[in-house]
Amino acid sequence: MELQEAKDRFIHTWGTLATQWGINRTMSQIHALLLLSPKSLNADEIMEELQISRGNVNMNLRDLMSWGLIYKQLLPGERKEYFQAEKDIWKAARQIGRERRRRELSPILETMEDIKKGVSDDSPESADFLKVVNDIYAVAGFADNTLDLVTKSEESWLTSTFVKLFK
Amino acid sequence: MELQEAKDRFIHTWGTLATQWGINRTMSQIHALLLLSPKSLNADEIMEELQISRGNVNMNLRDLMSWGLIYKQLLPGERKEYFQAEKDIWKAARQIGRERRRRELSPILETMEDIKKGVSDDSPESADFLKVVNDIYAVAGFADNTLDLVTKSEESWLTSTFVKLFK
DNA sequence: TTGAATTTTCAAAATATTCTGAAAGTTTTC
DNA sequence: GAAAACTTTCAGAATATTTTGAAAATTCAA
Repeated sequence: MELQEAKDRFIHTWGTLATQWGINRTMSQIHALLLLSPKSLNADEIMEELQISRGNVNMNLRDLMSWGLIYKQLLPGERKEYFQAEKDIWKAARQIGRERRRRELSPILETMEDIKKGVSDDSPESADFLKVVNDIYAVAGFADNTLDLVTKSEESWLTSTFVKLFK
Repeated sequence: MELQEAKDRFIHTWGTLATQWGINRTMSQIHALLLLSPKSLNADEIMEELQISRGNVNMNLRDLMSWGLIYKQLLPGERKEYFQAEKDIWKAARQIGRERRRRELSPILETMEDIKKGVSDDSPESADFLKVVNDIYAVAGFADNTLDLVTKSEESWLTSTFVKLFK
């Protein structure tokens, strides 16, 4: 297999995997492309490479920046904006963890707290309901703490201490 | 706030949150409904409660079963099938962890292994590419191991030992 | 068996998401 | 300050996903 062929396969597969877990295919493919690119790329190059429109590229680049997975780079003597992926995969993974925590876990915690406030715990039915809400709160809180911990750790610590500790 | 109102809010919110992280709204709502229901429900009751079609109910019930989050119950003297949610939220969460591991992490690990096999590591360009692939493999493997560990632990251990250990 | 009760399937409709491309907006250069 | 270079926006088009509901399949009691 040619290297280019393998890269294309990587980009394509990465996009397909992403859709499986609720992430936009194009966003993943742009991310994969930038991950594999030794130099940073501008919008035109990404359009050309992935055969997609300018609007699509622009939108997904901003999305990727909001996830903290790519950076904008202004090259001296160049008018165009260039983009570069965070190449440290462990760092990128921690970033994804932080964002998912913020986007997925925080809303659950907030909602459960809100709902708890609105229910008076005097009937047995209320108690049953509150038990479910409290349990979900506890599980989400556990996940939140764990993810917080992991995203604050260094790769070296994660791969050595953590894994060994639990072997 | 009436208890019923709070329950409805819970069901509705749970559905909305779910769409935010790539899960079908109706599936989440059925799950929430069953979580809150003291008795198991049949398809007609779910249709009525959530105002959705029979086909939709059937499809999502099967989906929920494939996630191991609900069980089919055959009541003596009843022709209809009844459904019950796993009420132990910690158990349900571990089940979700197991499934996500299988559905999201395993495919990454397999794909990365596959891609590695197809590239000969003799050029510097290949080496760069393989580094990315290997790093992703390592991160996914770490996530896979961690999730495996957590999903095999009991609630009591998770909430006491685990959290304290890392405080 | 038969047929009534129930579940499953699936093509078409409804809805939601993503993508395009041209127009509008912004920045930089001269 | 005009115009060229570039980026952003967004309405409509394309695509993908979800939902419906009626028909087909299955189950079960008699």
